[in-house]
Amino acid sequence: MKKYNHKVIERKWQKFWEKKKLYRTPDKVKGRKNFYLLTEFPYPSGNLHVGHWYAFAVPDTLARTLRMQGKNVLYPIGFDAFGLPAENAAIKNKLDPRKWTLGNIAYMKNQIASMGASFDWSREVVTCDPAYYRWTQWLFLQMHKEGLAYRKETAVNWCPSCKTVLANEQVAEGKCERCGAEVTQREMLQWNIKITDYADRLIDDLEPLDWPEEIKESQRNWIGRSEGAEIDFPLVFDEDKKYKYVLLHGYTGSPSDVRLQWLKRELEAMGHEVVVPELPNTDDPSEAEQVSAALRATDYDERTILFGHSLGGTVAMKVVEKLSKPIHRLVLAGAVVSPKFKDKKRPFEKKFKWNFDAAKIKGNVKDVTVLHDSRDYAITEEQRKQLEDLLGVQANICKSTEPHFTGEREPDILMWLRPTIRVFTTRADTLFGGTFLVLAPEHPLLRQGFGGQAWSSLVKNWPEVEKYVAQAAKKSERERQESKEKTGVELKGVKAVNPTTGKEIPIWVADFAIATFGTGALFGDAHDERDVEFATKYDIPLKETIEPLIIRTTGLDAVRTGEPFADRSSILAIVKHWSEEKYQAVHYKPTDIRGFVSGGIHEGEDPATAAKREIQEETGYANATLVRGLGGTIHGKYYSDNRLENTFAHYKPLFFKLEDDTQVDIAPEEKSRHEVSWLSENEMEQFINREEMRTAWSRLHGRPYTGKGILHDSAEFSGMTSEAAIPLIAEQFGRLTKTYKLRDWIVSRQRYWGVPIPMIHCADCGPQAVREEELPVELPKVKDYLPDGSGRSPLAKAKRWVNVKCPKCKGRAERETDTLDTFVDSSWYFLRYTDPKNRKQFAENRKQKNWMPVDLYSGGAEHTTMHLLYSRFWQKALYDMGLVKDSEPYTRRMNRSLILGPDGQKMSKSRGNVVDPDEVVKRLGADTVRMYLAFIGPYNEVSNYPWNPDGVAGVRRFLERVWRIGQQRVNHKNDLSHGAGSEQRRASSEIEKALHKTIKKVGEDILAQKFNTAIAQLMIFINAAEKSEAIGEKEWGVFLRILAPFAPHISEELWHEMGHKKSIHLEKWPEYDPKLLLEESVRIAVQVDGKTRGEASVTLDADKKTTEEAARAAVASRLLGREVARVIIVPGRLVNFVLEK
RNA sequence: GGGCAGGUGGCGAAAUGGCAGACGCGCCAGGUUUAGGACCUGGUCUCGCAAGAGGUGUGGGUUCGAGUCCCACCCUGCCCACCA
Repeated sequence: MKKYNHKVIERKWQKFWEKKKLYRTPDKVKGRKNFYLLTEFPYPSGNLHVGHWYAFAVPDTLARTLRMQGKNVLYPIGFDAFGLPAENAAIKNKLDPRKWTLGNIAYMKNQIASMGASFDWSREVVTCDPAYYRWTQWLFLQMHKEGLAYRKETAVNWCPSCKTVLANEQVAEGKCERCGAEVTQREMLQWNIKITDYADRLIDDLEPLDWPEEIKESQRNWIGRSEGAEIDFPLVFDEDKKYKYVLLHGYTGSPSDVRLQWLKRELEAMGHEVVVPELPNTDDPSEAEQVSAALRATDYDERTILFGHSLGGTVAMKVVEKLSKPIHRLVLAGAVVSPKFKDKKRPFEKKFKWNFDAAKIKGNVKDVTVLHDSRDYAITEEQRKQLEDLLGVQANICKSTEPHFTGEREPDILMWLRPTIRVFTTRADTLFGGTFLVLAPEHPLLRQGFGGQAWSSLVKNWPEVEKYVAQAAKKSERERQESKEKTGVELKGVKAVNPTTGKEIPIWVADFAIATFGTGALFGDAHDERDVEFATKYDIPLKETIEPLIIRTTGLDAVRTGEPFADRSSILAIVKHWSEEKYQAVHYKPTDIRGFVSGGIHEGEDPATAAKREIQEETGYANATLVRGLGGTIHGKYYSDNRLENTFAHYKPLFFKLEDDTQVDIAPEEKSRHEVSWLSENEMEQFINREEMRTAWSRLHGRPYTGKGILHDSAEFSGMTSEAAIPLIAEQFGRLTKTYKLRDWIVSRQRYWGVPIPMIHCADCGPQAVREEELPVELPKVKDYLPDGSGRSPLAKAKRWVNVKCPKCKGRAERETDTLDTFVDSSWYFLRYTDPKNRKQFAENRKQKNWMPVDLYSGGAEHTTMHLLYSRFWQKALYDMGLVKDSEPYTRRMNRSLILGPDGQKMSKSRGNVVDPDEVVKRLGADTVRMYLAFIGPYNEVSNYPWNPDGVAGVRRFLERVWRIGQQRVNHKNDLSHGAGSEQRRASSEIEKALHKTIKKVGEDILAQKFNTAIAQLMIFINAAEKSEAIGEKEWGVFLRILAPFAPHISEELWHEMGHKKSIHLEKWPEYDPKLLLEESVRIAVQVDGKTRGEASVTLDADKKTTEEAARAAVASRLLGREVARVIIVPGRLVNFVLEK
């Protein structure tokens, strides 16, 4: 008998498949539907580990099955070849990172080939290949064109000793991984991608996707949308400043415009003077007329703040040009500097001169503020830049109510006109209780000052504040998180006004406020733990405005919807032991309430009396004295099992102490319902199982209530629920907004080994895109890969490469030396697989359509947020540009589990528990390793499986048994040809049945990606086959075909030994005969009172009566002398006899 | 602290609300082999000689019947973390 020699077999068939080009995937095959199965492409780290096998070989089983089932399956692979490890290796070993990477790729390709995976290598994609990254650059330029790529000062990790930028993974505990120096934060101009513009769509479009809910949820969490409100708190200074505001309307506008009137009212309410001049011929304006009208309207002096909206902004600038003495401030919103509008032409184009005297304007005004909305339908980004360049300021990007600042209220304008602090809150319902403001140390207002006036002149303790801000800046983010102790400093000499109460409240700077979240400022109140902690430490007054409201929605006492509520005044009494540090725990058994004594207040009774009475009624203790009340009312809605109605209870929480252990007898029904015990504080925490009890307990310990509830002391909103009040308060005192944790995507990397960002910097023209016909901008060769200490990437060393002509003015310019984050490379690779060789486009639309969107994307859980989110964003941006046809790239996404070392720990070289797949493959074969990985547990669960060396051997054993059956068959056939009879071997009906059951289960399980149970079924079949006399020719062929996707080599070998000439992998998936799955008789379980007490055998078509008879016989002794109350019959499954109680 | 996932033999696990532990590993006993990290047969949740009884993190509930559904709690893992 031939031995199962996996080495020979596997090499032989891998060559055969290669020669026959078995896995070339055509774009279309007649009669076959396309299926795009994607697995994340690997980083070419050097060699393959078990994780790669798990990622590639297991889905390969699915790919093969789908092909046999008639699908045209694209299962591609490539390499995510740019990245830090290559650069590190290059620096360490003085190698060319390109050579290092390409060498690794070549080596790993051989290793992957040893899996026998059905990858179509003709579609291989390598991200460091100029033919690929040319299109990465091209796509980046499209983003830039759309205004989605922009430069911004962004903090990076900086090692002062290595003089280089560090990636997050190069920073270990705040220190440089290489030299151990303290890492600091340094601001650098970096390219960002505006992923935040897509935040809402990235959340909302998740909804219809067929993804596991937990993956969707973690994306939502990552984006972190908070729906809340922005509230403006006006500032008042000890030295009161009053200004004269001049507001200029725009084209077709007038002084009676609602927003101007609103601005006027708001400013006048603060005591300022406001002038709104009428600019003549509003529908057909001319410069001369309008400017002189504005100049005539009032005097301009150092206390004037001039505001211009749209064309009014143009007029304002011309006005400032003509002034003889400087004014205080100029504020422009959606101002016009050139008549090149986004949407259409305007008639005033020729009636204005579009040149401005920048020097005059700058000389005549201390401070200029430019407001811009990137959604503006008229004003382009180009116009904005022109204005910025002209006035030498950076525009403030706003989200106006209407894109061109034409809403009835434009709070952004107001905020910049008068001193206010804008605060973000998700709890507008607590606004009446806002008793202080907190600014993040990095809050822009602290840097800018207000109205050109430095804070130092407004804030009395400014040096102290500056010191605190400087200290906070020094602390790394990590350090700040470590010290939970809150710190802060008050801004003296300035107060904020709570817009609801008109009360002046203090302003603090504290680093528990995060600059990048919301507006970087918050109001503190009594219903937030952090706020309370801070206020307590610094003696800031607090005011509670929310009374807890707890609604029972589950359980026996859940509120019955649609039924009315009966109001009820009650008490909650926390009772302390007379001598020990223990509290009285009451378990109310009928509804399993664990907490304290509670009960209704009788007519005319005061709460304390009622509580004492209830304590005695429920627990018998007679000598309780009131220590203190525990604050205001706690409301609860629940269903009362006593009174059989919905109850709206208003509890008065009280704290009692027992004087002694005097007890009276209590009514027996009370005793049976209440179980009383004495528990310590810690035990109590665990004992309580109702929110209202927990709330009272928290009050006892001075902990704030942070949930929602019913408002009080909140003017007309008192009595409302939080949910009802939030939108109303937000609208009245601010506006509803959303904010996100997601920040824009910083794509600049100060690295050599990446895609060069195709931009050119010109001192005169600013950043310019490289012309598309000049792509790719190839990575230049450099002598070594160390950074030059300038903070720029090693690319800066390639002087001849860096120095180029400006594409616009042809003057001297320099190339961008940063490279792109590798997440950019991997954000579109799946599109390239559809058209990998295209030299004219990143992927032709027609080719994309063959495959996109991806039918199933399998990958690691570590990419759930970043890669998945970036590539979804990328796809959406391309979709908006009309470059792809789908707004979502992946129809389904699955996260696979993780393979651990044999010791159950994550595999790592330092632990010495790394399993070398090459070694195992050499010893046991690729088929064994593939199958073992598929068998180890469910593939798509977020769990970890330790690699079990004995387990692998077990799978090998299984394949040996398959092999043996195959060999016995060959031998037997030979015997037959020599012998007398040539009778066909026929399978017994038993084995035939087992086979058809196996076809069904294996097919279904593979599609559900339950590879482990599919293999279990194959094993069950082989167990049965070994015991059976014979397995027929046909049946053996069927078995090999359903084994083929798991173990492609051995099944190919055995298939050919049967005499077949074509590959088994081109065969059809066998069909099962449903008739063969039916059993003639079934064994059913027989239960008595729900407990299995026996079993019976009945024919499949047995009627209920026959079934019951058979079952009765099986448990006859147990039914003897008992009355059967009910019989439950589940045909084909069980019979349950329920006995009379 | 928050979010999510999960908790079933010695281990990986299986189980449309219907006979808990399929399949594999390990282990035990026997057989076979010159030998083997090979193979074959049987056994293997717990208590019990047995008949039988109990058993899916803990406690409660719904149900004729719960590993599965509901509630509270405990524990573990992953991700995020002073997010207003």
